[in-house]
Amino acid sequence: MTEFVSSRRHAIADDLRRRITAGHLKPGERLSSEAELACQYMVSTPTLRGALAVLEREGLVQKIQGKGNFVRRRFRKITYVGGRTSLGLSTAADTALRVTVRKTEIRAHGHLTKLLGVLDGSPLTEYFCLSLEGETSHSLARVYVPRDLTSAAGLAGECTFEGMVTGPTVPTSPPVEIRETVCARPPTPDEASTLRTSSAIAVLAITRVVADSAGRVVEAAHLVFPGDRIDAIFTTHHVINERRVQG
Amino acid sequence: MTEFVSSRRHAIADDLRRRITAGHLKPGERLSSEAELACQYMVSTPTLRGALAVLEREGLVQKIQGKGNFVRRRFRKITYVGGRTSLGLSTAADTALRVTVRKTEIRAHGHLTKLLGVLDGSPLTEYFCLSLEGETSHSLARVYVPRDLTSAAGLAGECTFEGMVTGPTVPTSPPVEIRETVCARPPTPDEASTLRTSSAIAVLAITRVVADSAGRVVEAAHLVFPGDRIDAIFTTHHVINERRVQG
DNA sequence: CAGTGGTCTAGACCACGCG
DNA sequence: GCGTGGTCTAGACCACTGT
Repeated sequence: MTEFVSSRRHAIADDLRRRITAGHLKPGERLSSEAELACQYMVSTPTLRGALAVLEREGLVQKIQGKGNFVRRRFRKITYVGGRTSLGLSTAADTALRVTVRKTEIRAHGHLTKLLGVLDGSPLTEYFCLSLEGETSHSLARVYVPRDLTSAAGLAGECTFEGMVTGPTVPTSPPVEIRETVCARPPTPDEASTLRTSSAIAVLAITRVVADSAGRVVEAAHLVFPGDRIDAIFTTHHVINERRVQG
Repeated sequence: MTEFVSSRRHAIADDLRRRITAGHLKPGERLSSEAELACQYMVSTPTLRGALAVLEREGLVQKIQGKGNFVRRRFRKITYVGGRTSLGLSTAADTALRVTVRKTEIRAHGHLTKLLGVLDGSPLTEYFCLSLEGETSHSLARVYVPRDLTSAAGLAGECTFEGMVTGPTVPTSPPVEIRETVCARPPTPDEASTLRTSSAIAVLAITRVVADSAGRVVEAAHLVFPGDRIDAIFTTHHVINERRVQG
């Protein structure tokens, strides 16, 4: 199954990819200017830009306007661990992780009412969490908690991001069921700029709904990660006689 | 946060997107030719193609060479249910689902040895499952089972795709732990052509490792889905006193 | 200011699908 | 053969980044 590369841009992309993965071009290094590269490969600039677009989608190259094209530094380092009420993140090296948390009081509307199972307009607390690792993006989380549960759980004043990242969000009423829906899609323009990622790179979006023993939804969260940096891990344990095989 | 659309291609993409989602352009319908559209919007053809590329990444438009651009028919219909040894798929309407299963005897190499915890070169059975729904892609699965377990589980002769889709793969030794790693990435050229999807659309890739009570890996699987059609759902149940909070 | 990428133009030729 | 999209060219102008 040898690869016949018909188009020039793929041929160029393959060549540059080889140079990057082989280490001839090191992480963080700047590539020659597009005009230079186009000259080297004897193609027009649009063609060369097509090649770079391929590598950009793969997360190998990062374009910075006015500066140049760079070999992307970190690659595939974030791990999201499913089945937890915390943010569930663990980075290889937690150095230089800047996290911003913004707490807002809002009212349920649209999708949120269905997710949380509350009435339209009922009060919610929104935690908007953005974490950046150095220059590049890391994660974006929007967590919604019904207002009554917020105070009941004593969460109001202590939403430090350390708590969001490492600890459980609702410690008093233990969650029973966590349902996480995962999809891959292009980022919205907002998400692309907030995460400082290219709109060409897909994001991994996770919608997490946490219910307590009474079946009440105690938390709904929209989590967005740059697709080229995230791995989400879900572990399911089965007991010997399992009874839940609902189709 | 009103959206100011600076580039023409995004303005055109937004306009076409509105027409599609509003129903003025119906699913399956063919758009005007690129030359015509370029004329209507008073832009050059490359610019218009840029707009179509945006919609293609979003899965709204499908380009077919020599025929035209079409509004994509189905959208977001497949659901992958995690935590099962079956393929875990459930489609809204299971009509016209064509599945191809190819069984091959191979030997462990590369990543597979680590995933399965076997020695390099040890015999494996590979099940290559491709399912298509009508014209569009559905899913691609590569399932690897150690040879000795294959015969032990009595799987060899009965790998019908119905069994793969609906039933458990290894019924005799009940699996204890299923670990699923999810990531979003652009498809490989192979995957794009096999799934008949555009290489511009990201895929949702799931690597599933199933271990039995003895900790032996009884199955490893690479699952690939077109990102614009799949939702993966993972449900985690917690008992009242949980003890696993490892960082 | 010079250099860079971001966007766009107005063509060209080729490969595919269909009649 | 004809219309379609796929690819490519050789420029142009603008916006951003640094000095």
